[in-house]
Amino acid sequence: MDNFFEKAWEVACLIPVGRVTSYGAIARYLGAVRSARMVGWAMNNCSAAKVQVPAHRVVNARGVLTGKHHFPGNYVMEELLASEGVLVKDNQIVDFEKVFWDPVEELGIH
DNA sequence: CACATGACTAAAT
DNA sequence: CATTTAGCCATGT
Repeated sequence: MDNFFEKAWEVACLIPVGRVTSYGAIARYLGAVRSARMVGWAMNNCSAAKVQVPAHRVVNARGVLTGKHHFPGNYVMEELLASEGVLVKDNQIVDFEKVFWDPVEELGIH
């Protein structure tokens, strides 16, 4: 249970401020190309993470904030992202391609 | 092993 | 744009 989730959280924590990535990208980096759903699930359990996980920087393949409603509350993804320099419009990240951060590219391919 | 879950993804309707 | 179908996969029962 911890292994996959921890890795997902780990990658999420590596996302630079002002950048975002997708569930699929993280899954791909972890070697589980088709496990985007697990990544999303890991984000769901990010409450169980030992450290804070910037799940708001993780969106779906199109840059859409699919999981915004699953956040603890208080501030929503859009505001968190906006405070980091990532603009969001209608659940859609603006200039997604420009702020997209691919762990495989940035951290290197295993 | 079978079955249910889920913050995914892609394609089709 | 909303909904459906279907593939995919780790985890828990």
